[in-house]
Amino acid sequence: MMQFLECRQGNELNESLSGSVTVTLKDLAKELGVHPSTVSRILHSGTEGARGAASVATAERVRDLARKRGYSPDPQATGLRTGRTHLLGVIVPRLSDLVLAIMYEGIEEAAAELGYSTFVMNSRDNPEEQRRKTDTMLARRVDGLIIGDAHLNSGLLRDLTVRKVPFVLVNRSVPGYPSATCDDVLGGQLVADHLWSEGHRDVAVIAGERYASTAVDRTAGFVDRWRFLGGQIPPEAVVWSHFDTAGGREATGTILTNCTPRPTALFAVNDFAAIGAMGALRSRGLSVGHHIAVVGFNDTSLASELPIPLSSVRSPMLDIGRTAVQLLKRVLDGEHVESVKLKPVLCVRESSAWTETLAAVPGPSESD
Amino acid sequence: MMQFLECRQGNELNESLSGSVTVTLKDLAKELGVHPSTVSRILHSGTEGARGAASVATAERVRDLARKRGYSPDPQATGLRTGRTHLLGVIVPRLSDLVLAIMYEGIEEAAAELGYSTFVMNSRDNPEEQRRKTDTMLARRVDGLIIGDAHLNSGLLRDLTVRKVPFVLVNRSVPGYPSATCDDVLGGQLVADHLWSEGHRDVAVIAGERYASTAVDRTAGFVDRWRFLGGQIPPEAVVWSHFDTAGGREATGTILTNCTPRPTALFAVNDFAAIGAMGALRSRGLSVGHHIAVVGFNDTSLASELPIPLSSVRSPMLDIGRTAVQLLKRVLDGEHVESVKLKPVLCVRESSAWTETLAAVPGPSESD
DNA sequence: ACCCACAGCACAATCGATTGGGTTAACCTG
DNA sequence: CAGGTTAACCCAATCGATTGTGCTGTGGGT
Repeated sequence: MMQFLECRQGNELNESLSGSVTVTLKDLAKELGVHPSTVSRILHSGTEGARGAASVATAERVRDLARKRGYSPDPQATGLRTGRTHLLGVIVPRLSDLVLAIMYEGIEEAAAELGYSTFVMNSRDNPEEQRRKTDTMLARRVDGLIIGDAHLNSGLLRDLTVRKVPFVLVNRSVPGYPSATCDDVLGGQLVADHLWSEGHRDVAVIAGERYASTAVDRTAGFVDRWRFLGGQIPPEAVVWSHFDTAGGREATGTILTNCTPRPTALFAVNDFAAIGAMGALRSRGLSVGHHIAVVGFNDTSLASELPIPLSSVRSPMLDIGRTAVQLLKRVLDGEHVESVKLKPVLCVRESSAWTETLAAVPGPSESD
Repeated sequence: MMQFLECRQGNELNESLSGSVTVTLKDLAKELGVHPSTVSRILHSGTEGARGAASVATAERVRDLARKRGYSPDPQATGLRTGRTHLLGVIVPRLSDLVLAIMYEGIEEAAAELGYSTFVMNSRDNPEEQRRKTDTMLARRVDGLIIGDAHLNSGLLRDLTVRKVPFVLVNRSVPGYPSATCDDVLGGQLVADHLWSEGHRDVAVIAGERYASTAVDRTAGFVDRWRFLGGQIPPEAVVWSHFDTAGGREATGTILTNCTPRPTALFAVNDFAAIGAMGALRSRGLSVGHHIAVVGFNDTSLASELPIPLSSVRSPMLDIGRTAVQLLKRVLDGEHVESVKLKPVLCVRESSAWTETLAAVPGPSESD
């Protein structure tokens, strides 16, 4: 009877106060009449048994009370003692870039599954900010970094290596460092094969930023494959640009001015640049999918939803993010890891299909 | 001479080891022959003076060495002692939603300026996940929460209040809780005024999710204003939907089926739904901007870049994020705060301008 | 000359969890 | 039954920073 009453009291306390009062190891220990270290050991060893630390009965009592009181260990304290924070830092050019946002979703998911939490910061692809944000994350004592904005010629990665900071790259690769990326060279090849087989012979590339491996590799994959197929690409048909719509618009203008004969197909290494290109073409009276083909890259959710659906190379962005976390985990465990390149798939739509309209591939959802 | 040599040594050590060896307060204290507590007090009181804690000379020596050694306090230790982590939790439906991604950029910036770091998690608008993610953040001992996915009828907010968790809402509001949002009612009114003055009399609304204040308020603002202007909106002309392109497509189908006479204008409470609507209209042979006007909401970067540029209500997403942080800061300081509604602006483009084409308003940039 | 105030520090407890090393008593073994 | 083993715990140091309190010497006031 008394037991029952006590039990109810305990529950009510729990209901009304949980969260506002944080319960510590010591609290549990005191209530059970054991030492905090005992509680710690019990709560630590997996459920499998008290492994010499405590009797089964005690372990049971401890675990029950911990559950009832809603105990959750203080990460600050744990981190202080163990030296590991279970925090990962993620640096991206900008989260408002759909591509990185989705990779980050994958990162966050996979990290949570491993018991890690993640910080994200935007570097805007600015080297100074990259350093600053990196320092901020290290000041937070993250266990490791996932870098999504690596520049091909940056000294930052070397510095991090010297400082023995565990990190992996995601999205963009840099030779000599572990990364999880799309197989961008293959992606470029897929586009070359597609356009060649559609009968195009005069093409141009909106190549993106020179410092990004995504841009360089996709362009190289395309150009090399094109030449392998017997095609020609004059220097003026490869235009480096920004990744956004404005960049695509501008590059398209340059191409239309400099290339003769006018290309019958454009490959933009990024969907947004492709959208900008479509706008530029339209405003010059060229009908995309009729006068000129356009292919983008990443197959972001918009590609399939545009009035003229955009052909695009679909890259497994979510998996790339997840893979990056798994790589980093292994680095943290002291393993040596190799880079991973995930396979892309070409989605052909009206913007580059002369004859037939393929079923639109649906994109992800929004939620405002 | 000796001093010079020692100095050089110190610098070299600093250069080669900084980061890989973490320097603590005790290290600094030992090297200077003072007590750690003294170092702490000096490094704490703003540069203005050692306020009774140490002599100006000592303060100078301490600060110099701290800089030279690259000292940065361990947040785990500080957090443990002070009980405050300088961590903020941010919960959004999904970061791959451009709207939330940009708000989060504002949040991150403003938080960093105040010395806070932020976690983000995606709840996918799923109540169960909302609770889980909230608990995860609290287990991390965040100082406060910024909630971007609040549901109008959710009990979660009440629970958080009971548990005395400091939080503010962003993006969506719920009566009784402090929030930073766009003035969505006003946004809806702007659209009503615009379409009315363009001569439309038969309109329909793609209203979004019932649980989101953004959807409810924008719809209410539009409908109320429309009626105030003398217009009529039959029940079947307001269709609740998902926020994504598929939702917009589906809702458009419903509208075209059920509404007679066929509306000459559609207001979608979200750009993505508007894009879906445009697709649905096009596939039925209706020309947007000619046969039927479409207006979206948020003015995401795509609106201005679409082949038929989309009229949209521009909401100050970055500022909304920044405002949320400032609100939360004040809540953390124990102040009582009121909700803030930021003013939106209507951007009229071809999709709803019968006569003239306005200059396209450029959108933000991408960086892949 | 005496006392007080105050500048300038040092000491030690504390936050919550972890962990290497005891300690006790029961139990087993030869 | 002595000696050893082991199960089941307890103790105390430790991680790095913060903070209330205590101590010492010097200078000024009367």
